[in-house]
Amino acid sequence: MKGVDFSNKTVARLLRDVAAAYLLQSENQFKIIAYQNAADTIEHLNREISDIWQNGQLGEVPTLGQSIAGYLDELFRTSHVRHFTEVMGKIPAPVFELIKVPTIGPKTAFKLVNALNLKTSCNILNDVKQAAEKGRIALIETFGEKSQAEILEAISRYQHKASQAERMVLPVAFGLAADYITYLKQLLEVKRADMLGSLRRMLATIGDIDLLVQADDKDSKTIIDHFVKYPKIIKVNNAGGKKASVIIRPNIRVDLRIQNKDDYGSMLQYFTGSKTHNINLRTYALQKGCSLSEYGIKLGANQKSKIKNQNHNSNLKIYEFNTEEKFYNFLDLQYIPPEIREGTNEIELAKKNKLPKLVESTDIKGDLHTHSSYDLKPSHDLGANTFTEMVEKAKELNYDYIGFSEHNPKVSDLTSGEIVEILRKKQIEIEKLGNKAIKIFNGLEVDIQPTGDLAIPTEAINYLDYLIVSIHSSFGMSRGEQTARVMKALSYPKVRILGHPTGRLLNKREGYELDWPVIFRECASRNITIEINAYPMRLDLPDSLVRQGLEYGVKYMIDTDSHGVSDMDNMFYGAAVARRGCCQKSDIMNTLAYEDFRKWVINK
DNA sequence: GCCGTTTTCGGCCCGACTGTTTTCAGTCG
Repeated sequence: MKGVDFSNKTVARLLRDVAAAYLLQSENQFKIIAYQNAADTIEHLNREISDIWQNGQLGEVPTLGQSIAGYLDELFRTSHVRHFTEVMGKIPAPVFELIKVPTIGPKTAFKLVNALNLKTSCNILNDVKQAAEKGRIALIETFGEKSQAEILEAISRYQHKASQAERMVLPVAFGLAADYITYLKQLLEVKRADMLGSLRRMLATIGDIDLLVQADDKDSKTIIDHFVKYPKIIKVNNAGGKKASVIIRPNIRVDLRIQNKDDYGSMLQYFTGSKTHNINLRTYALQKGCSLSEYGIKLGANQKSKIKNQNHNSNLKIYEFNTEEKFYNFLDLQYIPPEIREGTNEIELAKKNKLPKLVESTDIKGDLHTHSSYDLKPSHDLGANTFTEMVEKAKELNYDYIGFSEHNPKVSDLTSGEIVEILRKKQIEIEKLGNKAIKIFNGLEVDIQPTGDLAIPTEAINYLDYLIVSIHSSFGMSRGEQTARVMKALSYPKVRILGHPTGRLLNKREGYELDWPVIFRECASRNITIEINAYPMRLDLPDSLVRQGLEYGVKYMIDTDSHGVSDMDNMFYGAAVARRGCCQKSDIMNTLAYEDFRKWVINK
C-alpha cells in the first residue's frame, strides 16, 4: 500500500467526495446514492477496509460492486484512483473542504465558491466566513440574511469542534441525556422518554445525543416549546412539529423526536440502530415479505409493483408497534437488547431463540478495585474516602462484599522491610473493621514493571487476600515484549485480576498492544479474571475484546477503579461494556454470592 | 453503480425541516 494510511474514515470521505462531484455534474442520482452507500458501509465496518482488501475480500462487502471495488483496489495498490481524480478534477477543490461543514452540502458549497470567486482559495473556511461577515453572501441569489448567518455559525461551530476533536465518553453523554430527560418529564404530556442511537447501545464514546419522547400528537408543540427552553441551550438549530435539534453546553448537539404511543416501538427500534443492524434486519424482513420503517411493518414487500398500486389505493396495511418487543416478535425474532444490535450474528441467534441472557448491573455483588484514603505511601493516587465511608456506599449499592486495592507502596522511596510493615499494618486495620454485613477483602493494585516483575516484595504478598496487576508505565513496548511482561506478572501468587488490560484512555491514549489469544488462554487456564474497568475514561477491556475473550473461556471482573465513593456508581457503565461484549451473569466473577466468591479469591 | 428466491434489466426510501422560492431546493437522518 506504499505506506499510506487509508483508514475507513479517509476512504469513506473520498467516496463521499466523488458522490458530491457526481451530484454537481448531474450524474444519475442512483449512482450518487451507490457511492454514498459504499461510504456509509465502510465507515461502519468493524474491520479496516484495507485489511479486507489485503485478504482479497473486497467483493464480499455489501454495496461494493465491481466498479467501486475495482477503484478501491487501485487506491490501495497505487495510492490514487485515476477515475476519481478525473471526476473530482472538474469541481473546484475548495468545494470538498467546504462540504465537511455540517449543513453545507455540495450545491451550497459550489454556489458559494463560484459566486464569491474562491475557486483557488486555500483558506476556504475563513474566506467564506469573511464574506459572510461583510454581508456578501446574503446578496447571492437564493441566499438571504438567515442563510448567511447560519453559514457563519456552521463554520465557526465546525472549526471549534475540529479543535476539540473528540467524542464524549459514555458516562458523560449518558449523564447529560438523563438530565435532559428529567427536564422533559416535568411536562405531564411526556408519557415516556428514551435515549436513541449509539447512546442507547452504550458505545464507549458518543457524538450527538438523540432522544425520543412519547406523547399524544396534539401535545407535540407544547413539548417542542419546552425542549428548546432547556437552560443549557446555546442554540436552537431547528424546531418543527415533530422534531427539533439544539446545541447545549459544552457544544453538544441534542436531537429530539416525538412519537405517539401507537408507533413508539417502531420509532425506537429504527433510531436505535445500529445502521448495520437495521440493514441486516430489513434484508431478513424482506425475505419474509415485510418492509420495515420507523412507522411500522408493511406486508407484501416482495411484490413491489403491486405495492405501488396498492399504495395508490391506500389499501396497504401497516402494522404499528407500541413496543420493540412486539416489533421483533412480529418478525419471529427474540427481542434483541440494544447493546448487541451491531450487525454481527444477533439476528441469526434471535431467529433460533439463542440470544445470550446478558448480565445486568444489578447482578453485581461486589467491587474489588477501589482506592481508599488509607495511606500506603502509594506509587499513584490515593483515594478520597475512608474504609468506613466506602463500606457504607457498598451497602447502599446492595453489595455483599468490597475489596480495597490501593496502589502499591512506592518501591523507589521505601525498603522492602518498610513495605512489608506498611501492608502488615493495613491488614490489621482491615481486620479491625470486623465482620459486618458487607464482607471485606484486602487487596492491592500492583504495578507491573517493564521487566514483568511486580512492584512489591514477595513477603508482603502474605498480608493480602488478592492482587490486581496493572501496567502504569512504559506503554510503548512492542507487542511481543508487552505480552511477555504481562505473562510474567500473571505468574505471581495471589494474582486474581488483570487490571485495565489495554491501558487505553479514551480520547487521550491508545492502549498498548498485547497478543490477546496468548493472554486469554493463560487467564482462562489459571482462573485469573480480566478486568472490565468501569472508570469513565477507561471502559477497558473494550467490548470487542470482551467478546473475543469469551471464546477462550475467560471470566471477567467488572470493577469501578473508584478513587472516591461517587465513582462507585460507575458500575453500571462497566456492566454496559460487558453486555456489549455479550457476557452473561456466569461470565462475570463478581456476580457470585459471597461464599463462592471467597472460595475463588482465597483458595489459590 | 448496486442488486437479485419475480436475477443481467429495471428499480433503487422518504419524511421533516428551513429558507427563500410563491411551489421548491437543499440537507439531514
